[in-house]
Parts: sequence; C-alpha cells; structure tokens
Amino acid sequence: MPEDNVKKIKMTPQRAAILKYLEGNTSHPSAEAIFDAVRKQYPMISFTTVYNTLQTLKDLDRVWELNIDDERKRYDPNVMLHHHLICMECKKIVDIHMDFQLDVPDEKAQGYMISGRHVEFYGLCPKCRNKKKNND
Amino acid sequence: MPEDNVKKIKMTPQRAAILKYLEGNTSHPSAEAIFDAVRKQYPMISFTTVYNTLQTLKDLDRVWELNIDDERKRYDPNVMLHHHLICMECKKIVDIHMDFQLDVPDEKAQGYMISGRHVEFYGLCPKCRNKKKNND
DNA sequence: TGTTACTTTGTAATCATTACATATTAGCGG
DNA sequence: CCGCTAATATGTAATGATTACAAAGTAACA
Ligand SMILES: [Mn+2]
Ligand SMILES: [Mn+2]
Ligand SMILES: [Zn+2]
Ligand SMILES: [Zn+2]
Repeated sequence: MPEDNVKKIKMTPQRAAILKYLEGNTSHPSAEAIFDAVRKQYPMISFTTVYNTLQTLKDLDRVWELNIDDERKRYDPNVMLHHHLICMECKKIVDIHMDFQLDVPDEKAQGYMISGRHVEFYGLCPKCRNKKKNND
Repeated sequence: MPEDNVKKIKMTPQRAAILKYLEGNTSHPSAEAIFDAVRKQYPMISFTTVYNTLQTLKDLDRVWELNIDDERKRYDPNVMLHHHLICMECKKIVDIHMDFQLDVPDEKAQGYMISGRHVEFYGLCPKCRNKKKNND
C-alpha cells in the first residue's frame, strides 16, 4: 500500500477554499491577498481563519512563509527548494528555479548547523521599469 | 584632493551615538536593540530618533535593512555584498563572507532588471543546538 | 447518530513601525 | 561670535499586520 505521507487535517470548507486558491499559485500572496481571493467564493470566511490555516499549513510544511517583502509576510505553496526575485517597487515576487552551489565550509559556518538556504534577488519588474523610463 | 564621497549629514549627539554603536557592529541589531544600547550613553534619546536616523542612513546607503528576521527589521552597517546565516531559534544572525556564483540568465529573469542579491542560510546556532540536545 | 476535540468567528490586544505637531539645534553667513 | 533657518529631536498618537481569546459551530470517529 503506497503510504500517504501527507498528514491529515480536518477538512472544512474554509480550508478547502484556501487550499484550492493556493494550489499551484505562484503569486506569493500575502494573508490579505488570500483573504480577499477566498472571500469571493466564500464571503463569510474570517481573516483569523486565514491566519490560523496558514499557521497549520506551515507546521505541516505545506506552505513556506517568506520574509522577503518588508511590508508583509508572503506565502508560497511550493515548498521545494527554489529562489526568488522581488521587484523593489511593486513587491511582485517571481520564482527562480536554479541550482546554485551554496555549500558553506565548516570554518565559515561558525558552529551553526545549516538546514536551509534561499537566494533573494532584488530588481525591477518589467512594468516598473517602464514606468521609471516614462518618468524621465 | 581625495574626494570624500560620504555625503554630509547634520551631526547631532544622537546621530553620533547611533553611528558609534553601529560602527563595525556585526550583531545585526534591531531598532530596539540600537535604542537600548544608545540609551545607556544617551538616556534622553527617543525611539523615533532611532527610526529617523536609520531611515536617513538607509537613504544614504550607509546601512542595510534586513528582512531575514520574521519578527523585526534588522540593521547592518556593512553594506558590502555579503550573506547571512540566521538561527531559527534565537534569531542570531552572523555574516557569511563568500563569493557565490549567482548569475541569472536572461531567460530566467522574466524581464526583471536584477540589481541585488543575497543568500540567506537558516540553521541553529551553537547555543541553541546544545539546548536542544539537553532537552532529549 | 452522538460525542468531542478541533475549527471558525468576531473582537480585542499586541507589537513594530510611521505620522505628526511642537520644541530644539547644527551649521552657515554675516 | 551672533543670529537665522532648515533640518532634527521629541513625545504622543495613529496605523497596520499579526496574535490572543472566548464563545459558537462542526468534521470525523465510534
Ligand atoms: Mn516561490
Ligand atoms: Mn551582515
Ligand atoms: Zn514592479
Ligand atoms: Zn540560536
């Protein structure tokens, strides 16, 4: 029997709606963005439920909480190792799927046990580049 | 005449105290940590002044605002390109001075103009590793 | 179908950060 | 040195994201 290593959570319409919205979503939404999107299908959902569910999913390693945006936390349903590129202007985040060699030799690790790595790139997205250009 | 490319700011005792505290500091302090430290020498300083000064220094590229800690912003007077390792338990941040090859080919950049890069490593610092061990 | 532990909800609290109005002062020009 | 003024510091209030909490509701199991 193929073992199902996805831990079970009690399924509710709210959670289903959040999971459906997140499934395959590469927009790195904030809690607010998730709330706004899910509310369209499920108008009675509360903000707290979004936060609660995100916490639960985080604990189960089903979402990744990103601190790359200085204004708010962003959530990524893709928990496979990958990297990000953020627009410094509009805060749009896109994925960078590349394998960088990021090994830190012991003498540079200062006694830390390293278990995760993440590369952040900063720049301007195409839209914001154009806006800048037109303002010259 | 060797040009002094450090832009002038009006020097105040408050700013001098903050700058002195930051000079060569590799602890990646939060605004609160800066406030607490500076207050020892300069008890009448206000929290707002710390924030104001950090904003000014940021604008002049004399400090780097780090979003690596999910609880609070952290500040780094070393604005040269380098990377960081954060303890997931106590949030202690140390520098990683290494040259990684982090070039993103155009077809992966999705039209973004990339101007910055930063590698974050996550792990456990020596102290927190020991604490974990003793709790087993 | 009944039970109950887990969820949801609304509201209040918290915490970091920013806004603002007022008082102070660094640094320039005379 | 002195006086002026734009820049800065301060205290307090506001904001905005996130978390805490208590009460009501319900998914999932027996
Ligand atoms: Mn991603
Ligand atoms: Mn550093
Ligand atoms: Zn943009
Ligand atoms: Zn630690």
